[in-house]
Amino acid sequence: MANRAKATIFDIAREAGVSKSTVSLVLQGSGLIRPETASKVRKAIEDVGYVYNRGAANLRKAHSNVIGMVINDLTNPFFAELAVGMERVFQSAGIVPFIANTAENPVRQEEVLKSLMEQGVAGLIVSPARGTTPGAFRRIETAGLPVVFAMRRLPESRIPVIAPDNHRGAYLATAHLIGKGHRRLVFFGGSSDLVVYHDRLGGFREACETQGISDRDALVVEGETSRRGGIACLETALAMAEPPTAALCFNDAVAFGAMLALRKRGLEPGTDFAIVGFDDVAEAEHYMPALTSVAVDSAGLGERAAHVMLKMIQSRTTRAEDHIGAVNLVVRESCGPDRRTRNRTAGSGSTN
Amino acid sequence: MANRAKATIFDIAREAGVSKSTVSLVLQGSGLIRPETASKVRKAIEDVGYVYNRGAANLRKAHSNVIGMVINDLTNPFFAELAVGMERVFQSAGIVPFIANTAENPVRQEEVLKSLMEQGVAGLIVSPARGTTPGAFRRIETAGLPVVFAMRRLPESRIPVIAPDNHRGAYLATAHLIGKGHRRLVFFGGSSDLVVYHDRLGGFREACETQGISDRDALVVEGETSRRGGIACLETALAMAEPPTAALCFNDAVAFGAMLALRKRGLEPGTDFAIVGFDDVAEAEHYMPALTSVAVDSAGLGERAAHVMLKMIQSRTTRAEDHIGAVNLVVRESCGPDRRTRNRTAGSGSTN
DNA sequence: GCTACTAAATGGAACGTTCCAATAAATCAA
DNA sequence: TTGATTTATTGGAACGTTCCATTTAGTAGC
Repeated sequence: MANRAKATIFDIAREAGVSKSTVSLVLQGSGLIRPETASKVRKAIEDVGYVYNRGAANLRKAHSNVIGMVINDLTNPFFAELAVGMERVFQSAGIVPFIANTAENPVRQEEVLKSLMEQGVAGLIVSPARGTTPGAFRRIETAGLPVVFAMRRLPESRIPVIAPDNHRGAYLATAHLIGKGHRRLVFFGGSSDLVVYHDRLGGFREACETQGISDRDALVVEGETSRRGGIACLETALAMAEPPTAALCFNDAVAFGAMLALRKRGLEPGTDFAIVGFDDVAEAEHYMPALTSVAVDSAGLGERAAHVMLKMIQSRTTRAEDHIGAVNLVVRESCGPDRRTRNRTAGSGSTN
Repeated sequence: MANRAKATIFDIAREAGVSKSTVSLVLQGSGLIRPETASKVRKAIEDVGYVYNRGAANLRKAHSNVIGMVINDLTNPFFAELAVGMERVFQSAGIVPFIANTAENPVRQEEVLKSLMEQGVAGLIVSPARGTTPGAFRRIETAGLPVVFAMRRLPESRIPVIAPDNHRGAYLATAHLIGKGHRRLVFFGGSSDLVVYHDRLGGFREACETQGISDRDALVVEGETSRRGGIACLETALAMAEPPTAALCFNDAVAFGAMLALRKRGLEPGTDFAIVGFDDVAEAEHYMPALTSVAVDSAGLGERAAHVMLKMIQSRTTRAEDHIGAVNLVVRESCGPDRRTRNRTAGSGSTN
């Protein structure tokens, strides 16, 4: 019946009339203990209101069964999904992952990583904050702790990465727009401090290049990766002397913003201006019009990252293969009908 | 230069030519150490690649500086906001909170709580999973660990609660609908295993009662608290012999679903059927039509919960006052114009 | 030169567990 | 019976820190 001071295995031992070692073995589920003894001990555990002290145990065991997940933005459902995917895997492996949010702040990230290490985690899955400095993980690497990057990678790092095929996704989406007859395209949102940005922009550019869109017709408008950023991007684009007719957006939030801004100007997304998003968050399907977007299966990537981590821990290595997840373009309504059948002169040689 | 085996304060001591006790004092920022000695030690700490072992320290200190946040559904931005609000406060208090997700699963919750306790957290902020059994927190209570419930409470529990004024929010929203001229109303979504459901439904009923809507005209359709649930609720309601003309939804997700279903039937949310949501998630503002909703400031409630927890830890008590957060109705477009001026006979005595 | 005091640094015990080597009890082979 | 083997249990040392009681060195007062 729960004393003031917390109970230890010694209290259990006294209660059950055995030694502390026996209690320890029971706690670890060892088969060496006689079943009757074990159940006697288990009863005592209940009676004294014992809670296991993992910190003390780790002092000897060196193997800690807790894994840290460091997420750059938990309020973005895209990353929340990632976390949930990982959790699913860890749960069935009997591990409780602790999630920490960095709010896209490298300083905060530093604190969080430090704290997680001090806590003695067995491994770390990280979606690094924007602007993470190259050296941020050096200390962790030299400590020999397994780390996996999810969704994002760092420019020069040797840490394994689990991420979607951003290049290919952007390529597919852009090709789709070009196939619809668009001849002047724009890439909306993001900024170059993010590796993902370069990947997606690269796919956009390659598609333009291989499908005969000149560099001058492959525009780029940087901006915040949020609804607000999308609104701003669209304003900028439409203010151009020769505005584009279609946009590939850095992510769905930007796409929603762009569609909102279109509506505000009396333009209909899809028919007047084509929009493709990236990530395919749950909301995309339910929007009006439903958003065409590149699906990346973030929960699936989370599961994959968790599996890789488990494997690394098990084989006590700090290296693993990168894994680039498949993407696919989910075509909905936000790119409207085929432009070529609708307006034969559109997009080429307009003098306006 | 980081050895294979992890460095301890003894290694630092040897490196710096002092005793382990001196190192310990430096780590704790004690003023007893001569500044030159301290900096010598700090250099050694860098050199050996030391990482503090909080588990070992807690063995003596008993004061752990980590706080657990247990969230029922991280993919719901409403709860993610709550977590982020708490984090903001803890961060400035030099505490790193660990977030764990229960995915609305009481069994998972049990595991998560156990693990957090074993880790030796200083306190717990919990948004309990649906269907949490009354005894789920008994063990934690008897351990004397401070716990705060956020957003949700348990039927008979003595644990302090930080939650929005659900009753009042529902009352305000319902009164708004009645003020618009609606005479046959419905409450959409949720189910009675949730205390919040009773609170919100209670507000709905009280408003109907005090504003002259008979019980027979205050309908209830239970359902999932998701978009899908909202769609189902609307179908059910419109299939009634005498369908309602306005709905208060359990949360915004249900409201979005209901609006979707209206559109699918060729009805316009706002003009043909009024919808009010609850929670006022970010999306509500951007929907078409923009959703009228009860704003509850979940980030603010998170901050409040964190403050209460900090206070409890500081004063080493396990009791605190409940805190009911103010709510306010954000009127947007989903309830349309005033019905009375538009259609004088609506809602009363229609024989259809 | 002595005591009294302050400031700085230190050694040892303790925290709650695990793991190894050792013991005790039970069974078996001869 | 004796010794060997197996099964069940146990004591002690170790893990990396903190904290208390001491020690050591330095300064001041007389």
